[in-house]
Amino acid sequence: MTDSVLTLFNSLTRQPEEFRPVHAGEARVYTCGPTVYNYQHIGNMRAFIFADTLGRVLSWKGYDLTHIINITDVGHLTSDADAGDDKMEKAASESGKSAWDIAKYYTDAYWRDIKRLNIRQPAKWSIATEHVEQMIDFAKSIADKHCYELDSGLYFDTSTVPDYGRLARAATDEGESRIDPVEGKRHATDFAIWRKTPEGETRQMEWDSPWGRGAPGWHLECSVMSKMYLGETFDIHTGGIDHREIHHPNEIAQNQAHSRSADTGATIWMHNNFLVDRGGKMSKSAGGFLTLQVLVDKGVHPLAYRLMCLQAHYRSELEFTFENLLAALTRLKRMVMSVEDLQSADSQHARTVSGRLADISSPQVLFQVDEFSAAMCDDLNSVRGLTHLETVLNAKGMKKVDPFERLSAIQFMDEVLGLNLLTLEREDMRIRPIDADIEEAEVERQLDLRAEAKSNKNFPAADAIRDELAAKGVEIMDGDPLRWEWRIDA
RNA sequence: GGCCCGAUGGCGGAGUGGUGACGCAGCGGAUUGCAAAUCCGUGUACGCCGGUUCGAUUCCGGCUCGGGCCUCCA
Repeated sequence: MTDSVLTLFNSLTRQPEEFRPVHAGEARVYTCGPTVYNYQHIGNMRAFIFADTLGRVLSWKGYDLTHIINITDVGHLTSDADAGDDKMEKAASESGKSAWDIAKYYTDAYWRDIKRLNIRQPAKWSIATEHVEQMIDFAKSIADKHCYELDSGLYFDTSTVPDYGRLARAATDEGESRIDPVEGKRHATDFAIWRKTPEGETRQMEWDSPWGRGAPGWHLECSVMSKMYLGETFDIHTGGIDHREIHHPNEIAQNQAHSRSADTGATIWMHNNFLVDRGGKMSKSAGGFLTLQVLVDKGVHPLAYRLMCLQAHYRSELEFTFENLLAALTRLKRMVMSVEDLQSADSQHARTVSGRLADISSPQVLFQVDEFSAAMCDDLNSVRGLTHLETVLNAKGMKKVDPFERLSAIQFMDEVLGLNLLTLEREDMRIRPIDADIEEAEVERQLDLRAEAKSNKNFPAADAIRDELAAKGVEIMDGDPLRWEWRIDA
């Protein structure tokens, strides 16, 4: 098959660019991770599904992947430009728990969601509070030439690096700001490297530094940890599109100061677009957001959400509605059923599906795999990729092809999509609302009674049972291997 | 106020200078005691006004509407 060239959209140039690793055969990727003062919402999770897809494509293309995702457990502020409460401290004081406990609790919740979405583990989860010493060292190395001290902390002078804001394309020192600037800042775009704990206060998370007791500025951690684990210049830095405007330009400025060059730190900067609903983007700080757990409680399998994300390009906004989530669930269910059909058709051969292309000889299957590869290599176009997967799964012309070959191709493609198509079962796709008002065992018992009535041709009795179950939200499906399903009220 | 992005059928969402993917829903058929589920088949769309072009949904300009960033945010 043709080996498609991997092309990725670089936010720096706003152009698709061929991926050329800094170190031959390797791919080093840094992803801006979660802030753990609250649950991650499903919009946050979209970013990690995107980063995971990127990582999977890189591995799949044969690169030795080193993926780092950070956990921000310090340094995020609740308000004001560069002063005010830290979100961790605020969450702690509101809950009565320690800031450290809060961070652990929400980190664990995040990791649970990561697992449920079949997001692969990175090489390392780098935790901000475990790297404060290195952050101070980094700050020291750039303080003389690029920073100045104010009462509230150490600030980075953005005029000291070349081309500040190139990534954002919108760096403005002028313009009307909606907030009051920090007193004494030289430029509106200057940002805190180190935030001093205000006189007379004590924080749970604070450290000594040459600039007084306090905490690192948020931007510092990513520069420090990415360099520490991936090197001065690495391949790809990912994050949400909001980071393109502030966080990443600041990170780049720090990197340039540190490396004393115009090098931004990463060759390619990639940004996923937002998950939105009718009102606009989901926002953690604005409150009222959906978590993966809410979807699971409704009864929807988490991988349906993954598929929903894969059905849109990562650079497009994606509209969230339950209708669309359910559409993805139905699509996933049908894919799983098709795979099960293929598996039972192939069972007589008892061969282990390898996912290796060497096991595929059918030109039409190879053609679809080729097209799939081309789509994924075209800036991770999973939307088109899915159509080729589905062709192998369902197309009429595929009927004559050896099921083993089709399954091998499906596994090959699923390595990248991460939908677990070969291991999921029809039963996993059953809707399981947490608030169902009838026990599953009771449903099964009623179904047995109904089956008996049906065999006696007592259709009125059978229909009565069906109506009773329907009233409790249970839909009977005689022709489905599952026999019945919960209905969902979205 | 400054900067940026988007507008595709009922919903979501790819893509393209010239036969308008795909998924879900809908509709028709098969199946079923009847349904549902499943399988097969299938109709419908490129915001508005100009321009460039043999030809624009695709390129350019204007307009309208929607969204994002400028403060933490995936």
